[in-house]
Amino acid sequence: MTSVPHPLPDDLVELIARRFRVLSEPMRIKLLDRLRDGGATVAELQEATGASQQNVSKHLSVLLQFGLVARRKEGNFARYEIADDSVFELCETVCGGLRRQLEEIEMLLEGGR
Amino acid sequence: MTSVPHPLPDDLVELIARRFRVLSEPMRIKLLDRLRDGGATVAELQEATGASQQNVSKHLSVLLQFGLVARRKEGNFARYEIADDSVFELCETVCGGLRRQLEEIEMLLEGGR
DNA sequence: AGTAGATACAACTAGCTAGTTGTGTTAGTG
DNA sequence: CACTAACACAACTAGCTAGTTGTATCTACT
Repeated sequence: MTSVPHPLPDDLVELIARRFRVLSEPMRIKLLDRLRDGGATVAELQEATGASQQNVSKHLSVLLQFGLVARRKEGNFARYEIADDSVFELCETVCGGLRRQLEEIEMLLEGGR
Repeated sequence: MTSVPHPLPDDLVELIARRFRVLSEPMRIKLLDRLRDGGATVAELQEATGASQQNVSKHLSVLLQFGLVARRKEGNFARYEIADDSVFELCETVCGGLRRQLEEIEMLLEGGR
């Protein structure tokens, strides 16, 4: 039971918002989703997302900066992997919320039938 | 155990990112944090956040659009309240991640001493 | 040393959006 | 019926950033 202060101090609000901002980009979600299968090089992530090398690299640097992924140099390659498993929990929770909304809409549709 | 498809289809990736985007704004986090104490009018939320009435109203409309809050008209007032409790779980998880990062840094600092 | 491949860095542009200003709209009140 | 209070809507602006283009760095290999 990790309790969070309330009301949230401004600094923490800022931190939380920043964290969410990092996850608010489809490309970064895709990268993290691919990394779920284990570490990958930039080229592999490029393949998985269909984005340009520069773009992949740029997004990875953001994820790295915020500690969501880790970088390991392997010879000429750079292997990226998930560094913070809580991102999956976050995605699960979001999906749960989406699912509930969907069910609500379905309920309304069926109720009107 | 609500499992999420993998790899995530593009549409779902987009939905998830949008959801995170909604939460990526400090003002909206503040509003939700205030609503944790129960429903509130626009004026009360304005008081709690220090923002302008128009700005509060605008952010509330975003939260409403994405189903995170609900609006109830009460005479001349509009009472907003949390409609999706999963936001708190999200914030808790984020805070947990932040806490872990902080501990890591502390470990490093102590290790160097 | 020279070359090729893998990755990172930097500058630029286009699109999005938070906040403001100004103005409706609706509901109570005398 | 004015008048006021509470809220929402619309237009505008400034700042941020995703993606691209161009280039640099770094490593392995011959």
